[in-house]
Amino acid sequence: MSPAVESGDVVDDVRRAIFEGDFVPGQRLIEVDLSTQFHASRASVRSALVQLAGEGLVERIQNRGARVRAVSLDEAVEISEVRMVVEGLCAAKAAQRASEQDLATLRGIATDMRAAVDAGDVLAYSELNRRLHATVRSVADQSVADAVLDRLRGQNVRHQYRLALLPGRASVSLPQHLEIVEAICARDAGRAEAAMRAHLASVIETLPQVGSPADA
Amino acid sequence: MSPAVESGDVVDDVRRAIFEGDFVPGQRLIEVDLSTQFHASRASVRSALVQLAGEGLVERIQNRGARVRAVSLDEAVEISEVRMVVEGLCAAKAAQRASEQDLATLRGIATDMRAAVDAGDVLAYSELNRRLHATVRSVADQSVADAVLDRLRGQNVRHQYRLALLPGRASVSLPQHLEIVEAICARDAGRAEAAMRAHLASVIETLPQVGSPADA
DNA sequence: GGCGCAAGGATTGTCAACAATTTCGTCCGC
DNA sequence: GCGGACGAAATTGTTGACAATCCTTGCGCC
Repeated sequence: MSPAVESGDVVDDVRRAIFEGDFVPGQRLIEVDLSTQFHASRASVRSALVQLAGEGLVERIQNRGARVRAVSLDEAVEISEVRMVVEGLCAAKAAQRASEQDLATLRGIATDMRAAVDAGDVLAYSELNRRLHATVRSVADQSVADAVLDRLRGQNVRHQYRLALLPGRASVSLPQHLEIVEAICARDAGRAEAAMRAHLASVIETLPQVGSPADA
Repeated sequence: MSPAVESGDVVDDVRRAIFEGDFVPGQRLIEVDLSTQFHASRASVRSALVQLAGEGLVERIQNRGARVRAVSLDEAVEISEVRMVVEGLCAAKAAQRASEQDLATLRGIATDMRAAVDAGDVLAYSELNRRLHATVRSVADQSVADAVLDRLRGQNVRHQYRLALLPGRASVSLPQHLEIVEAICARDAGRAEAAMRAHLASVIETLPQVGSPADA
């Protein structure tokens, strides 16, 4: 028999289950069910649900239990608007703080992005997109902004995911990504922030096209 | 004897105690002590601590308990930088969405601010400052940005508070506040965002002068 | 047939006791 | 006098049971 699992793992398990779609928005999360599913005590599950509610991933109502929170399209737009300004801040800081090594990494991602678009490899481009944003945040070295972005990304991971699959999306965002890299390499903070904001503004404009994740 | 207190109240009680300085940064928060102090069960306290850890107000270490989190000056600066861009977003949205009624409220606050500075009433000015920022956020009607700002404000409430007491601070920030109101009343989103950012940039510059709250 | 209503099941909230871990003081050997 | 091992106290983590609440189902009544 496996020993008792400490609560920290349960949070990760449930969070991953939500991310991977094992738990769909609106689905009830019943404490005893989760405790058997993840081999944890009910107290651990309970603590995990409180924590996930704080992250905005689940919704808890007094005496009625928890369910996976569904984010509406309107809310996804608001989330992306906040992301826009905060990632803009990160881009500006990155332009100020990047080492030569960092710039080389960014240029490498830019090159690979071009290649992925040429090859029509949507999946590779999507991964590079993730890496570019992650690298900018890492270079910016803003722990608070980073934490805020993590929280926000968790909430509309579903919307994000569907966006990358839109046909022709890559050819629109590629020049925006290249401009971000170029601005940072030029160490122009203002231009880097503007480029990042322009890119995410474009993402926001595209969001309604992908529709609400409910009607898949 | 008062009946058992539900956990929701404990969160508020502890949060308020931290805000009001009853619990100082670094202070250990022992579960049984809190449960007697707030007439709650240990489970409620425990749940409250998990929640507050999610809000970034307390720090919890495995098997070592919880303590009030101390935010360094560097972190306070980072928090304010994020606040700068997010409140900038709110100011821009407010400029787009404000009703005539909203504009009247803002102009009223501006008038009162001038009067408070003339009268040298620091406390009244501080309260008006709070009201101005709250009104802008309310008019912007951005629930996500609002939640982010609430979280951030909770973490450096101590730094904020000390700032208002700096002599001569009001005369510096008054024109900035007036410019924010003017820009919103002109329905100029770009100018409103720039004004809000300039104001908070000024706050950030001033932060080091107030020093770390530890050495009071 | 529709509607109020009570009983039952399902689920969450609370509590007290127990186990595990850390911390602190003490004592022994050097 | 000092460092390390031992042990007790303090504190957190976990468990199981019980109480409170909500939802469903079936019944009687209009």
